Amino acid sequence: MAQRQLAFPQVECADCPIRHRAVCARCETDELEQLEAIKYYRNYEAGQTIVWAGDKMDFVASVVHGVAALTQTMEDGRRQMVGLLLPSDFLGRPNRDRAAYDVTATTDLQLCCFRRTPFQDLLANTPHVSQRLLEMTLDELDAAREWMLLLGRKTAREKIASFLSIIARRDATLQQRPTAGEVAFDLPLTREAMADYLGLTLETVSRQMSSLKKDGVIRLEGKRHIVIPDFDLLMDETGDDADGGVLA
Amino acid sequence: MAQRQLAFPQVECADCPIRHRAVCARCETDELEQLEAIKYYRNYEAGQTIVWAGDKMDFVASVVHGVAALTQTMEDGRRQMVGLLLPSDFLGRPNRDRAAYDVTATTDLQLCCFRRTPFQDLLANTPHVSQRLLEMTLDELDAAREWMLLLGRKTAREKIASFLSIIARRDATLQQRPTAGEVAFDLPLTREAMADYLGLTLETVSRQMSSLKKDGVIRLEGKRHIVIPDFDLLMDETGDDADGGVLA
DNA sequence: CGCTAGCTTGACATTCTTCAACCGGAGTGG
DNA sequence: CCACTCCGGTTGAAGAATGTCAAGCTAGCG
Repeated sequence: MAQRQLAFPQVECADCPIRHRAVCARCETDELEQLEAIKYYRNYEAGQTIVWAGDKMDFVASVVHGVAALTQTMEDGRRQMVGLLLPSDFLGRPNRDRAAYDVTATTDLQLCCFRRTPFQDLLANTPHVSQRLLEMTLDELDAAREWMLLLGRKTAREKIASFLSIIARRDATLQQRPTAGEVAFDLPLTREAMADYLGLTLETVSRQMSSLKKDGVIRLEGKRHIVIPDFDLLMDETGDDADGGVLA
Repeated sequence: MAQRQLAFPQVECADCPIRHRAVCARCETDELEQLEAIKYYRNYEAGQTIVWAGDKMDFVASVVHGVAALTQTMEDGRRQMVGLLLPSDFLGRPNRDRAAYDVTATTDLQLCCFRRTPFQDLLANTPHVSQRLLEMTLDELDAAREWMLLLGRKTAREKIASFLSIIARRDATLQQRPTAGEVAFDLPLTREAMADYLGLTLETVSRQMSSLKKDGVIRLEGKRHIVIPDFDLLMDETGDDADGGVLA
């Protein structure tokens, strides 16, 4: 396969699109300089594996552009996605040098990597980084618990609707647009990856997508571009209560 | 109902059974004194609700004795447990004063509570508390991801076996006994609560328990006391690979 | 022009849920 | 002391949701 050239630029922290949402969000100028000193960019193509579970990982990273997935695989091949990292999300665990999950790029991806050891030193010394990391980890835990409700109790149709609403929302905040009325976005996942996210088979995903299309809840323009004519209509299908199931 | 008297004693930190596993694990004597100053004990009976989702929560806490469950409920009554807190686990989220989930005591329970505001100050000032909290939160996230694999991809039988092995293991480490050969413990959950944990109905839980009993994987002495004649046999039923699916 | 990867659709099999009956022990009131 | 009831648990029969297996479609690419 010819190495396609990825177009993500390498920027100064000051011009970084995730400057105010990632681990570095709270950093003062001097802390930022320390981070800048140990950072480097890596790009991946859609479909590439970043690390396998059990592999040594000598860096941690922020997702700058694109989407990465954490996946667990059972011996017999059953797979469950357990993390979906969008821009500003953090990859890797401090004080653990081996990956616990397979990590793959589900779209073209740019990571802002920090060498592990200096990053850990930074964590120990600059409170703004570790405070922000704690906050982000707590947010991820909340998201994981929402996801557990989806996996354990929602129907296939509710799972799909919930997934679409999650992507729509995160995409909208990133683009600084509202999630109301008509909303449109590209799916960052194949049907198979969606199935791994939702604990379904890809056939069930496909059928439920067709069903939502038939009922006018979504429109499909190509296989990956989704148009939601009325976001409230989609929300009605998620099984969540009106406020989106977000912390009361 | 006559108020039964709970027998959990209130001890000094130095004599605390979870001294070296809870948020306070890394604290030096002076930090411990600060914690001691803002702590107080609360006891709950099995079945009691500690807070409802959305309620104001003016404390955070460590579980000292017993078991607490975090549960999410959908409008139509479907319920999914999203957290199971055993001794040394942490309850509550710093910088959020409302509970995100229903919290109930599934057994008689003792909490070591810290008043929210002083605890948050402590977090900001004593690195040993916030470092430990980050570590515990990362562990919980790992546990949640293991749980997601269970919810999304395991069969009912595998779910039950996995649950039993989790409880057996945590019980064993608490009692400082090995998990090998014959292992015995009490279930801290009703069949219904197990169903909420596993994303099943209570009938399916009951049937699979009977099936594991019939096949000699477990023995039941009463409804709640479980004897596992051969722990490896149980592990074979969990669907995890030999090393227990723990981080490779 | 034909191949392949990603996706859709159909027919059938399986797992789990639903609804219902029943069991047994603990607590309660007559 | 006994009957009653309630709660947690078990078991059965029937049905629904989802998975499995298989065929076929379409867009993009060599």
